Amino acid sequence: MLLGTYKHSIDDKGRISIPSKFRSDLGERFVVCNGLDGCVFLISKPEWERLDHSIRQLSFKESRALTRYFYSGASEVEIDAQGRICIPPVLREAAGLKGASVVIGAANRVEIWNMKNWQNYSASVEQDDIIDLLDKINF
Amino acid sequence: MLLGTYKHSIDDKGRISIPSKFRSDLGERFVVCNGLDGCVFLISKPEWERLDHSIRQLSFKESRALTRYFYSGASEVEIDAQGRICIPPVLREAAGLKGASVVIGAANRVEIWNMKNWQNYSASVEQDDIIDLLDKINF
DNA sequence: TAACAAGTGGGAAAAAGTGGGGAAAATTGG
DNA sequence: CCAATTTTCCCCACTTTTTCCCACTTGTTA
Repeated sequence: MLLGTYKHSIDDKGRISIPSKFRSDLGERFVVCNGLDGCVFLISKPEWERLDHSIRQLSFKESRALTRYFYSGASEVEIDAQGRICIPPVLREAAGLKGASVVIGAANRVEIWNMKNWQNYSASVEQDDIIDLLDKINF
Repeated sequence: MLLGTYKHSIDDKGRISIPSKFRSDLGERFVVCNGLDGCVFLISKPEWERLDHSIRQLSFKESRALTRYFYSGASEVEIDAQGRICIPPVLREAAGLKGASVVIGAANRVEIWNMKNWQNYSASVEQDDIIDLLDKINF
């Protein structure tokens, strides 16, 4: 399971280290694509195939937007000898990735955030909403 | 059942001893994650899986915030030969864990508090609220 | 008071993360 | 189609963090 928060940095060449704890789950090669709320997703091959399969269940009408959103930004990447990947320029721009970044595990995917964006997002999530959700699942 | 309060300290490397009484309940490996009210949770594997399962029942819309909150703040840890675990830097920062700390058993989880925070929290809980709740459960 | 268990501190080796140079590949412009 | 520029990739070197030991202290038990 993908867990944890790691503060890493993206260098001028667009490279970022993948936390070593994530490497076994993600595999040697995996997919990087547009995420939600201004982040980038890293998805393992099996998980990507699952997503792909689900999208194909939709009608052409429904799937068009989703297809364009996910596939256009997606790219298969490989971890280099130093444990880093290179995020394609388009995705970097889309998520404002530059310098200080945060890499988080989110169960079935990894998310990369610009540090500032992550802080804003985290701060915007109300503790009360979290408690309500925990209530709902009967923690 | 997890019971009791223990005053332990977190050293400069972020390590803290797990009270020996908790070790059998928590197991060799367990999960440390963001808690509520400014503490850190320690949750046994079975208990974590229960939580994970519940979260997965939620819709994508609902689960997003909770997923990010719990999974991003979580980490699977292992007790070392000295009976200690290492709390990931992000969690330490989030809960202000440094130096004097309190480890408490709370039924299905263990909580680690910064000593000062725990004292403040304890002091802020109204006796009347406790009584109302006991009333409700017909103690 | 010896023996044991629990908790704490610190050194050293290993692993993880970061930065940068230079070769190879791709892109661009004439 | 070729040359110049840019980008990507591969490798090396350095720094920081983590992990694994070992040793000491404290408190409890026999």
